[in-house]
Amino acid sequence: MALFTGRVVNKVDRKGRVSVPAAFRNQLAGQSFYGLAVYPSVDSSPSLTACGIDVLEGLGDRFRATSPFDPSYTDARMALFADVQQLPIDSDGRVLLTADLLGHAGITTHAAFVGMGDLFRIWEPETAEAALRAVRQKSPEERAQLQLPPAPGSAR
Amino acid sequence: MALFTGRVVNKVDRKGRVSVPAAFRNQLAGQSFYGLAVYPSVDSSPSLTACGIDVLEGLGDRFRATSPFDPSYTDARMALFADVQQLPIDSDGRVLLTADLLGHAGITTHAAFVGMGDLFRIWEPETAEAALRAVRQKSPEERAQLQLPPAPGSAR
DNA sequence: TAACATTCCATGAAGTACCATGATTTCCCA
DNA sequence: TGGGAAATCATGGTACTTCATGGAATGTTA
Repeated sequence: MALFTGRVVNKVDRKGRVSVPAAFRNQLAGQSFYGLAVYPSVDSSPSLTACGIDVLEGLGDRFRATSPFDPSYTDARMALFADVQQLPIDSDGRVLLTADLLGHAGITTHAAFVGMGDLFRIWEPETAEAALRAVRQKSPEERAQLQLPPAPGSAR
Repeated sequence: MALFTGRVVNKVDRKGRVSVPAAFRNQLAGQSFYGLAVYPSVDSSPSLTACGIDVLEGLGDRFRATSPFDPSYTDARMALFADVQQLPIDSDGRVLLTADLLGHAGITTHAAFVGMGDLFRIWEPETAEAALRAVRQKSPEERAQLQLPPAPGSAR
């Protein structure tokens, strides 16, 4: 199962192509679709969130259990999947980020890939650093809840 | 489950390679990824904290149960995974410490591996000794509160 | 056929695997 | 229990592969 960690900044060429970091590609190998599922995200600042297709497939399974005619789920279906793009990884390990994805995240010449476990994000590098600084500068009390747990089995 | 104990100082060659102590390697054998999960740490003084991939996988599983669209977990995801590097152990039992990891910990020619149970730390040797001295020199009252054993040589 | 998109190839840099050596340590057997 | 053989460990160097990146060539669409 994919586990994305670390941070890598790669160049975006003038066609919008970026190398997906090799470590990330390895995590995606062997899935039903060799590529990224990407959607625009906004928290403190805009970025792109990406994951392997397996994560989306897992979400799809939840809906499969419901009736396709049940109107109470149609909104959720749209909200979840309408903005997700599937970008294939080419033979050189690159993806082509569309103009609106680049625009949303404010990416121009460089893109920062930031691991987040089963997901990762793609940022404009400066924006990524700012967001990371903000997280790191949380109070010790807040951070304590985010720290690595001391040992498996001692879950709180 | 891994249990890292003891202290070992090994040499760092000019490419940044260090032998992981054999005793530590044995603790890591048989995991899904044969290598270290390393991240920069700061307490009294900077060092690197390392553990087996199983610790990260445990964390990843917790997040997998949550929705990738849920914004309430994005900070935690970043804080936990963005600074972690996965360093494979080569066929000779070495890892390659990146320049920024070495820089963060102030490691130049030698690295001290210090067992901490399910984790261990990698220090610049002098810094490690200083940190250990500081811990040992805590007063008996403080030590009792931390549930530490009595300081060596303090028996009467 | 022009504009665009996609695939293919080339290259320097960086990372990884491989091999060799001396020093310990462990093991085994007399 | 002592000593020698074998295995393991830490460490250095070299060769090879992969990675990131640019550009060229091919294919597609209007």
